[in-house]
Amino acid sequence: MTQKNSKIGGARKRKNFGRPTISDVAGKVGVSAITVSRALRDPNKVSQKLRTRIAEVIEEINYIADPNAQALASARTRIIGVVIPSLSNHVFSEVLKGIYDRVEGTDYRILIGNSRYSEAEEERLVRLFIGQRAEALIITGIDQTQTTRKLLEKAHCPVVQIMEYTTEPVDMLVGFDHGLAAQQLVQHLIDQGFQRIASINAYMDPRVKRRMQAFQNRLKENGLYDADIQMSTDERPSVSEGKALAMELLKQHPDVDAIFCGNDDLALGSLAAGLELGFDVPQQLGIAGFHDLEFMQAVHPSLTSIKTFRYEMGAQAMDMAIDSIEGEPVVEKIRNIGYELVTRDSTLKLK
Amino acid sequence: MTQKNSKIGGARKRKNFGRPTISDVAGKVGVSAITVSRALRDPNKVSQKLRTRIAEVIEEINYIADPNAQALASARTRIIGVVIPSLSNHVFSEVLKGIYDRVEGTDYRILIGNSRYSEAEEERLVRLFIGQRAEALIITGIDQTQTTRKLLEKAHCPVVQIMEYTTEPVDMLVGFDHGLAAQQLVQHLIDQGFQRIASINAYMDPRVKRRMQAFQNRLKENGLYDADIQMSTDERPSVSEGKALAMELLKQHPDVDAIFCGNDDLALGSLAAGLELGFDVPQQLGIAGFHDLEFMQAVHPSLTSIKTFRYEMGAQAMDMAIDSIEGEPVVEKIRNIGYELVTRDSTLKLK
DNA sequence: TGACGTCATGTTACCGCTAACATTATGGTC
DNA sequence: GACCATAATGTTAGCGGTAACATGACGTCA
Repeated sequence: MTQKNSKIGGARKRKNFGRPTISDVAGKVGVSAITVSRALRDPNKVSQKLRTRIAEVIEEINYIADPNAQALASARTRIIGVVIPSLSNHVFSEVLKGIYDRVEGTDYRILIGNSRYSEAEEERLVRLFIGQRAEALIITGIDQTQTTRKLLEKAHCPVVQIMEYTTEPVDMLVGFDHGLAAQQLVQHLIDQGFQRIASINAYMDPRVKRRMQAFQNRLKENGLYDADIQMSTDERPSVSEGKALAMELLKQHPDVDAIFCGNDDLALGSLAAGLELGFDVPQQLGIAGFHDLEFMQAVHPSLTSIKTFRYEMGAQAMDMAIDSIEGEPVVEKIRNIGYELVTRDSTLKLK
Repeated sequence: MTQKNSKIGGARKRKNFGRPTISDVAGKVGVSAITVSRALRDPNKVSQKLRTRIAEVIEEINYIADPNAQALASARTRIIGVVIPSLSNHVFSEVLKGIYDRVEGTDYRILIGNSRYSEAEEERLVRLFIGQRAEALIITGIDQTQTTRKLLEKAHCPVVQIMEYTTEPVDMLVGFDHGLAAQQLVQHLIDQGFQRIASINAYMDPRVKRRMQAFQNRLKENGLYDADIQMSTDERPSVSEGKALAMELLKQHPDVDAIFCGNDDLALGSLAAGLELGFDVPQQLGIAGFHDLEFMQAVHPSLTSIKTFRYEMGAQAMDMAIDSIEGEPVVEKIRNIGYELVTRDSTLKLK
């Protein structure tokens, strides 16, 4: 019996709130601590008989390993750090859901960091997670600062960037090309005969910026670009914000015949504004959003959007991270997960 | 110089990836490790001169303390466990936002557990977090299993239940009375002259159940209850689900003149259904939701709801947890944070 | 039958940090 | 100037695990 704990030695008491330790299990079974440790982590190195007995005792005294001690001794923290720019944006809730679903059943722990769209905060979080010895990092986007990127490169752990596409990620990536998606949507609007195509945006994160850049380029190529009908604010995008912007836009420019919204919330707001002002959607006013949140198909009229695979990106990122940590080969380290144009009533003017 | 690390001793190599440890700092400054430790945790126990020097060296060699080692040595994990039933429901995203906002600037770490509305999973998560030596637990609702409740009571750490109200929480609580809120909403509908009041629900968590119970009781008291027009499914609530249910309801019972929806998503779907079927909202059909998500005010017509304080509940729960951990007195351990009836176009039939 | 590989288990040291006790300056008091 | 409180720093011994090496029992095969 190793008996480091209990009140033997009495001299210095240290807080061990009576929680059973691995030595308690070992003592009760009559083996050494390491055998219990092996039975838990590497069962086939321990005889069947002992394994059973150890399992019984663990159950009996309700032993649970201390992750901190494990981390310290094995240099494996089993922490995976996740950096996202927003907790309230539905898009990221779904990413998180994918992440958490895939972590279930493993003994990894997720630490979330909310950068609130701040590069400085993002950098701080990356430092923090690296300091906490995270075994992998999942981070949103590809627009980290130079310093952050260096930190990530030197982190000696798998890094998965998500939500965007590039051929040169820090390490691994699962995302899609926002510019391409936006282009395809604009083309659809043009094909449907819309001519005065406006845009509405609130605070533009790097992904929205890429979409808008592509949107404007495509309009210019078609001689349809008019800077006067591109509206935006620095507020966070929301339905109310979308409604307010659309109201203003439509009052000042009643000839606008379509609005490309930076995201779906803005699109829903624009729809409300259009209806309130008596526009016929889509005959007089086309409306499109981005991401295809669940409500887009259900509202009346239903709203056109680009469907993106948020859940999948989270889930795949987690798979890649875990595989990579565990030395499994990661088949595609750079994944373009694509998107899908979903045309609905709000832009289907022809027929 | 204590020098336990480095390749002195050479015999057994153990992984220390060259990360600076507290001894490295101590060695460089010429003091013992404990002094550095004090300088970091209890600065006024160390002379000004040393403090400065230590800070310099830490900066210079980029030392970051290992939280695992700290946790092990001090028996303080600085982990706060949070159990919520859903990651995709906007209501809980906002709770999380409150939680994360308040944890910023402290060195606590959040571990999230998603119970997916399963009591068994909830129990598992509570066990897990207790096993991980969480210093406080925040848990949604008051309907834990007997076992879970016992676990929480014996957890020897602050426990904050959120989202609901009771005078007998496990420990602390911040929430509101769902029944009362529902009653007030029904009364409003009655006051507005609605007579055939239906309800629509998808999967009902304990909080929705309480609301519906109160809703039905109030209808009965007024002789307005009709079981035939109470619809529900076991699907997750969503806008589409709300629309589908409302479509069915309104087709089968065209005389329904108001719908109380289990939440706002269902309300938005009901609105879409009503509009699609040509109902005048609110003159022919009143619609109300619950929680007052941001879009409720912006859609057309705007939707009546009960405003709840999700962010605040998260933030206050975190404050209570941290204060409690740190031995600060928690002023109100049981907080009724209230709610607010927000009447809008969708139910304002009179004038 | 003895050298040797293999399987099952044990011993020892140490992961990086901090609690508790110990010791050594520092300074004020009468 | 001896005495003592207090501040500043150090020594020691773990926290609860696991890596690395060590050992013993057993079967195998020349």
